[in-house]
Amino acid sequence: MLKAAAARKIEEAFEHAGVRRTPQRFFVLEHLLTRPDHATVEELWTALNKRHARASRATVYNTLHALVQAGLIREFTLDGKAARYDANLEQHHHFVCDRCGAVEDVEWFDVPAAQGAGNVRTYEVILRGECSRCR
Amino acid sequence: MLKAAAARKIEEAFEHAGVRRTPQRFFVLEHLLTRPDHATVEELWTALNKRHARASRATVYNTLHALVQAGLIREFTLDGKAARYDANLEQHHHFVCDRCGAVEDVEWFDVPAAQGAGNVRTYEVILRGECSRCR
DNA sequence: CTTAAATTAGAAACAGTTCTAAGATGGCGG
DNA sequence: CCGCCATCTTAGAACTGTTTCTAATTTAAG
Repeated sequence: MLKAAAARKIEEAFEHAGVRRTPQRFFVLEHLLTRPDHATVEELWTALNKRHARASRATVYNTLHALVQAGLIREFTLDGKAARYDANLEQHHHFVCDRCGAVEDVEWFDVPAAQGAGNVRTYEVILRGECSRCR
Repeated sequence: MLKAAAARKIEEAFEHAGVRRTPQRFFVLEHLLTRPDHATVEELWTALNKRHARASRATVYNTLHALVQAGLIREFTLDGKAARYDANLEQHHHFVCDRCGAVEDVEWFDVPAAQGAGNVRTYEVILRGECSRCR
């Protein structure tokens, strides 16, 4: 996809969701859409400051909350303490690296055994091992 | 199982693991063994204080670390921030209640699709829905 | 232009966990 | 049964990392 086209998509997403478009918000959403690394606030803030020197943490939090409310991204927590954000809205599982803690998406597959167990609304498989980079 | 017999089991576990037996440690392990509620430190501390008025949080932490090291319990974190402790050492999955946050064990079942995906060492299914109590 | 809404820096709140120094105690050897 | 001493417990302060708040300033968009 051309870069300009991707940018257009992001703008449309903002417009459609009724969220005001600011450079900071654009950057955050773009980062989440182009990198599947499930960034934490800390990571996004650091990345943002490489371009936008002097961004406030509060802005990152505000932006993420706005994007979650608009349904453009999802928040989740895994093991640790810091919330992580995911722009992949498709159903999927997660792979967590034992060594570096990186989180990768794993394409969805059904787990028939999971459905049977009572009042299950959703489920997810957490896979653990060493990621390709750490090996 | 008779209560006395259960108590004997716990004492044997301490002895075998070379962990000194104290009333606080006994209580914590007993609590984890008899209730499958995956208590947090906060919960254990509250429960402990109902009997042992004036127990220190540090003791709960020390005890849990000692029990983990001895291999008598396992630590894990789910969503939130606080660590949870589990005396069920068998492999199993977890069911989390959307409403009250309770965590229940779910008997193990294999997920063949999970094994295939790369360098997976372990995996676990997290099921979500409403627990029987909340319905 | 106007104005409601967003951004900023930094302080403050918050939760979970660890640390400290003083006092208590389990379990062994005698 | 007794005393010793390494180990454990205690209370509360301190620490760590995450998130929210504040009040002043800037900015997007009609």
